Amino acid sequence: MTADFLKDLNPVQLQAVKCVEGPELVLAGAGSGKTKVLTYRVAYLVSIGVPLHNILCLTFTNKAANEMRTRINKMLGVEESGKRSYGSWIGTFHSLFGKILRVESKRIGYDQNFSIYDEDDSLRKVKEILRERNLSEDVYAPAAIRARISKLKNSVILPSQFEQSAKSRLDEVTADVYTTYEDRLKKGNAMDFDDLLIKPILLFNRDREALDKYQNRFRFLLVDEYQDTNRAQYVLLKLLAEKHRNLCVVGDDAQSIYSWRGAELQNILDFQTDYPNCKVFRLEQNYRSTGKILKAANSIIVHNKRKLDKELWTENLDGEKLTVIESENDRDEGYKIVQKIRDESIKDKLQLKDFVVLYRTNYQSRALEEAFNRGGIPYVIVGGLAFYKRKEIKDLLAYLRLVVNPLDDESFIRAVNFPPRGIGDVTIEYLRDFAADQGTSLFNAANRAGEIGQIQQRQRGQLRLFCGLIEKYSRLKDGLSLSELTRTISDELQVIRLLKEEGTPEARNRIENIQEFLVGIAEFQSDNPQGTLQEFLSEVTLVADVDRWDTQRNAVTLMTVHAAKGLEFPVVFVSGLEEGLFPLPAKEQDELEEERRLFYVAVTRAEKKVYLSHTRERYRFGKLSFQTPSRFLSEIESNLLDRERSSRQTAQRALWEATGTFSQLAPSLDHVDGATEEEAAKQPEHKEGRSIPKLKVGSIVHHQFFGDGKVIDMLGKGDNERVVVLFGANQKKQLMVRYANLRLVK
DNA sequence: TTAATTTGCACCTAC
DNA sequence: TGCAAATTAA
Repeated sequence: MTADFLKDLNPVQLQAVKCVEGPELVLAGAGSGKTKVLTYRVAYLVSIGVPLHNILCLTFTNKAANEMRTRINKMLGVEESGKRSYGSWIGTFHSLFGKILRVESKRIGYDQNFSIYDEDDSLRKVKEILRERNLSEDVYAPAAIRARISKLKNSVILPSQFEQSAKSRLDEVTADVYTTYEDRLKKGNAMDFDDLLIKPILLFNRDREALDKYQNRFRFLLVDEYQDTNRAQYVLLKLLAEKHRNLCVVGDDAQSIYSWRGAELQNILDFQTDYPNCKVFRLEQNYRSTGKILKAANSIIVHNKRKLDKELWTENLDGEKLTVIESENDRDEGYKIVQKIRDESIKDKLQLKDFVVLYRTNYQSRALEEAFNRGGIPYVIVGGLAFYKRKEIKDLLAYLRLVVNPLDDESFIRAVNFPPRGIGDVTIEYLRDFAADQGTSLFNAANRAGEIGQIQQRQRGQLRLFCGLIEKYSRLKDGLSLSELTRTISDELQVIRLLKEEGTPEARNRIENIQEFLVGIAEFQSDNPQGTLQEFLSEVTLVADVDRWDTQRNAVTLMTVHAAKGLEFPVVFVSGLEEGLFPLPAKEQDELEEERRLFYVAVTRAEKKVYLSHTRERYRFGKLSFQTPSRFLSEIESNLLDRERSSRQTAQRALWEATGTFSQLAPSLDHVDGATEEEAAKQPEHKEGRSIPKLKVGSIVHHQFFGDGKVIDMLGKGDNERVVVLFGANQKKQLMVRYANLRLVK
């Protein structure tokens, strides 16, 4: 193939792409074509004869990975036959090393079907251990201990090492809990997120042969967002790159915003000393933002001390000044943002998806959401409570996890009393004692409940039924497809019927979530015909909410600044720019500098226009508190700012208040919290929205997985519209029209 | 054992 | 304010 695609690179980008051998550091400012360099570099490597499977490309989110995979496939002219066929070499650290661990599990004493614990699961384990030791949760906050353990693991400090360096009583307790925690996870054939990074290190250190294999396989390493790597990721890269030394990292120290989960800014600051003969390229030309936005961003970041030298410039037009909006309170802030979006979308012919509203903390989304509902502007919230963390979904997942890995005690505890079977804390405690005594799992203990004297007859019966159920599903799992199995479980547990009986809005919401979950499984299956249950479970645990974000939908996006990293929008609103909120209270200089980088990230998302919003008063902890403008606002050169003062209540706003109260009574607005993308946009789709077929009872439709079927019933309306479709002889499915991607056949 | 009620705390982000 | 844990009643 020819490499004439290289002509759309600027000189520095071109050099960075064509530098093939040896370590390479690409310092890429915001909007300077970082992703472009990475994708073009992969394409270039392939064009000079490097086989794709010799390239490993690591990103921080699945979204970034998918985007790059698509772009690269396109450049290489690779057909996208089944999303994954050419994609095994690109992904997040966690997912790729998770896959390697599945293959190599035996070498580190794990079974191939290990469970992956999320933070909630780990936290439960930590609590369990503290309780066993009679340690007060008031003195030893479980969440703090869990965070410390996670930090230790991210820093590649093993329990034995930490034990020796323990200085305080808290250290001793942490060391003790850490040791037991590791032991429990191993016994339960489970790993937490951090294990997915630290276990490969242990494997490679211990097993030369394994390291050799992967060093040879991944002869070219590319890493995105290098400034956000932690110690474990750093060590992992060092090990893999040792032999061929072809490590190319791309990042921007000014955008390092994850120190709280162990990211070490030092990694990127030290790259040149770690790899002395490395080539360094600086991408300083910005293609995204207007001149004024860029000047403002630069004037913010100069206030930081700890950084590499770099100043972004652009050939783009100067553009408009940044507008500072002052509001009376958080409600007023929402109102003003909604008004601005209305005006601008008409005036500048912008679509709703061109706007994003950013905030520092998730709770701020509530007030904004209310404003969007009242204003009738479709919106999408990204983040918040991730889909797969919702109770009803985790409960169902617990069954699947237990079927795959019967040693998984956390999943046992979840599943055994869902729906309620009269198995409570007391019975669990008896099972725990027995299991500990026999050195076995809770599931095994439950199977032998007859041998445990303290357990009541009634509970024994229930446990027997439960174990029978799990065993039945284990037998069924090879005969049924993934979605059939899940549907069988959810049908037999009668979860939907039980929720229907509850009849509350929350219950209805849960039913919808469960239905969406079932559709999600069907989609996974059609994307991955060979995909196993265990692969589905890993994927589910490792997706972020941004990954599920549908960028095609024509709605305003609401998200945290963290979630917005790597994204761009024509118009950006940064809300809540007040002391104590953005920046959040910082104890140390480093923390304040990270808040400033976060603000820098927020501003540099914008292409054309930035609004910076702050309020005089805001509800915090349920009561009104006085707010002062963020120091960051005064750090921006004042000739770049326009200020819009808070004005007294206008007639227009009074009308808004009145209609707002009124429309709150309307049934379509009766949901309050926990809203995310699937329930958020209450308005009909605008012109650009995904085309949704007009269905009626009797229509023949095609589903990519289930095939052709006949619509026999329709429920709900708007975004909640669902259809019951009869596929084949008697396979009835209820699908959400918005997600099922049905094609109207007749 | 569970459901109902009160209390207590958080508003720090996410693979 | 809004949720989760703790406490009490049934």
